[in-house]
Amino acid sequence: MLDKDEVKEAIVNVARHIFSRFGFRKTTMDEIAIASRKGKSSIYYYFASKEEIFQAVVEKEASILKQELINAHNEADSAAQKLKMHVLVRMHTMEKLANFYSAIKDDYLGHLDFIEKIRRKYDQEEIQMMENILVEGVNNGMFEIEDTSLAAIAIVTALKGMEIPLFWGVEEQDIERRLDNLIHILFHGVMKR
Amino acid sequence: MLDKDEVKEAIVNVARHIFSRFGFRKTTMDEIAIASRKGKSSIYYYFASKEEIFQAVVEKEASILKQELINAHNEADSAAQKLKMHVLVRMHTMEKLANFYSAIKDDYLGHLDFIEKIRRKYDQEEIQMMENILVEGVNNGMFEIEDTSLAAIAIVTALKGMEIPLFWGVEEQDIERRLDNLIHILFHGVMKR
DNA sequence: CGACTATTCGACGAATTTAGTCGAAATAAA
DNA sequence: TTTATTTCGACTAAATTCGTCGAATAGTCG
Repeated sequence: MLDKDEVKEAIVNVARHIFSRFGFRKTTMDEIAIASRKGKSSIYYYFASKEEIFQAVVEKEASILKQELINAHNEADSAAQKLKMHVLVRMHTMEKLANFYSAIKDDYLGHLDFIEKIRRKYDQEEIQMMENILVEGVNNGMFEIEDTSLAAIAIVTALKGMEIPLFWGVEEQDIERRLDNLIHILFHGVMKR
Repeated sequence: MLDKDEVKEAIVNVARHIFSRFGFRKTTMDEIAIASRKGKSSIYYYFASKEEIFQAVVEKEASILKQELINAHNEADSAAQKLKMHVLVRMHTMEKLANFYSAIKDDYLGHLDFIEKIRRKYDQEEIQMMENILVEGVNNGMFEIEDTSLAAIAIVTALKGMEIPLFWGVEEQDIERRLDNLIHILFHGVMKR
């Protein structure tokens, strides 16, 4: 007999993807059930309500993000390392953070302005982080950037592409190779020097 | 009195964003109405049904994409120009193509594998286009890339970030400046040479 | 002004969707 | 066999949603 917690975790993982895509409101129990290859009633055998599943998802997100951030922060020292680490951490965590965005974004499209402000604030924070890294690199003489502010915006914007599932359904090993290549281009560009 | 077609176009533009985000099924008329800052009945004054709005959206997408592609193709000659053009065109059109993806993706999460294959094929096509550009540039001695195949994947992946609304709600002029900066980094990287 | 048209919208209903329930079937354990 | 665990089809009550209708508002023209 399979461990009950393992089944629960599997359901949470499936639900995570759907919630992150459609938010809480637009995600239906039927969808979660079908994607989990179970009957809807079976889902209710493990979770009392939709809210309970969502809560489990959020909790899991939080713990994953926290751990990833701690690890990344420790392993970086130089600006180049930090930049690389930032890219890697973003890759592996931002996809999951999308849940929060769309979950909040859901309730009503009416306060779209209010929500946009929140999102913009988070974007702004990341751009600031990125600029700090770039400035540090420039001060070290490691980077050469005219306008660190614009460059930070450009890089963060590009990194957002990682949230989109071009990487999904690919071997873990391949992901690393692709990431290395991406970082190489970010560092050196494609023009002959 | 405002031109009826202009109001229709405004509604279509609003609907475009919502459809692209949630697909046909999960997009409600109330959402379109609220986002259009109109009563729901007013929407029905201009369109007979949800399907009719969606059809208008799809038609508009198609015409926009077609025109943008024609223009871009004509204006490019060197590989660098083509690369730049590819970025620009992608920026301004791919966001809109998202509609088709999610519209198809909607009907049932069941055939997710089938849909993923379609999407992967489109991604594959773009990666191929990108690699052709890169190879041309390498042959010219304009680019210096070890593995054009991996580089193509990396660049296309990064470009997908443009689909995400970091640019939304920004002045047109700012968009151009940000794009230029992004392209500059793509060409030259950030490392001191 | 007054008649007329164009436009907006609140309120409503019918049909659909959806969260959650229940009892029974299947599967495993004892 | 008996008992406990797990799955699920069928169902319902509540919520959502598409589309309608009639009235209100605003602009046009004689």
